[in-house]
Amino acid sequence: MDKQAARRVDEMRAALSELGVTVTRRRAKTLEALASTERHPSANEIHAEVRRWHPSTSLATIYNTIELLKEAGQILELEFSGAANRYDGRRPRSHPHLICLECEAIEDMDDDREGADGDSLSLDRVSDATGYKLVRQRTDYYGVCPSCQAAAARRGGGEAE
Amino acid sequence: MDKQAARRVDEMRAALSELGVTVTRRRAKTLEALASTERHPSANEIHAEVRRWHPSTSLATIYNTIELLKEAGQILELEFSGAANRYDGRRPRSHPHLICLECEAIEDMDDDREGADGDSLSLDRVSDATGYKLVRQRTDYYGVCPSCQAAAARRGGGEAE
DNA sequence: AGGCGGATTTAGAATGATTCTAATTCGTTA
DNA sequence: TAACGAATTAGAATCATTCTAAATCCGCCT
Repeated sequence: MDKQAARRVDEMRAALSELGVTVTRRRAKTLEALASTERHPSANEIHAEVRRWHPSTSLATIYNTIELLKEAGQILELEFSGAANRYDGRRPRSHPHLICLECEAIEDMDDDREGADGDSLSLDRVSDATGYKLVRQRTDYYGVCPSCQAAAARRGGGEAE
Repeated sequence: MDKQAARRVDEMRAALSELGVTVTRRRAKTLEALASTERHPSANEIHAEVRRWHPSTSLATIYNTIELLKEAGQILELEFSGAANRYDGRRPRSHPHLICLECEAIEDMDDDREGADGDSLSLDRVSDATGYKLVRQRTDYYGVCPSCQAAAARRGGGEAE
């Protein structure tokens, strides 16, 4: 676990303690799993990771911890209806993602790649314009990632249309 | 059905015919249900509406028609994991929505309320910046709508905190 | 009018992620 | 060590969506 991940784990721990829940060993491992990947894991993937250390851990515990993290505002949940939800524990504030429709990879998009889109300034602006009391936003771009494009080109060669 | 809805139904019909599928009476009613509401209905709600005319219609037919509309690029699907998906048949191009966390209302946001966000220009820009071949985007703002805020104020009166 | 064939539709089963439940285990404190 | 509340577990329940196999419809041809 690199230094940044460790810092994130500490933040999450603190936020959970703030809520009055104890950070058990299982929960700690869940936080680590979330903090040390860029891959936006599903509940199942987190479960698999935690099981490496605590093999008897049940999936319900993972969902339970995710729920607590949501209450603490320490995790971003990306909902999908046909597939499992995916989680971002590294950057809990709303920010845009790039989603590959072929390999299902999810990548964070740098905020600076397109103005201040995705941050709370814009949230305030929209709140003012609409009268909604907004708490978060979701911005995702769907398409085919460069690596899947390359794979397709390799397979398809140079077909016409 | 107002004139705008009728125009939308025609567009959808044309797009489906283009795909080579026949627009049966059930499907036509499904298109109408989609075109004549701002409410972003779920599959179930569309089903209920279609049933008023063809009471034996099964839910599978609704899902089937939705699938065809997706292939034709004539419908926007808003996915949720804990609740039913919601559909926008009036404006099939990606555009931002306002989602109330209390009453679950979904409102279209005017494109002009905040720059060109949500339109294909931005999609092109992001494609260029990231190397993804993007086909659509999702931008949603989550919060409490004005009417639920008012209801809460009425209930809560003037409580401190 | 009768019949054929492919598309459409149906009812119900299957799927799969998530949530719920009731019982067990764990950690802490007295 | 006993006891309490929190955490955890396994498995059942839920619910939207998809799948399946059988029935039905519809246009077309004769």
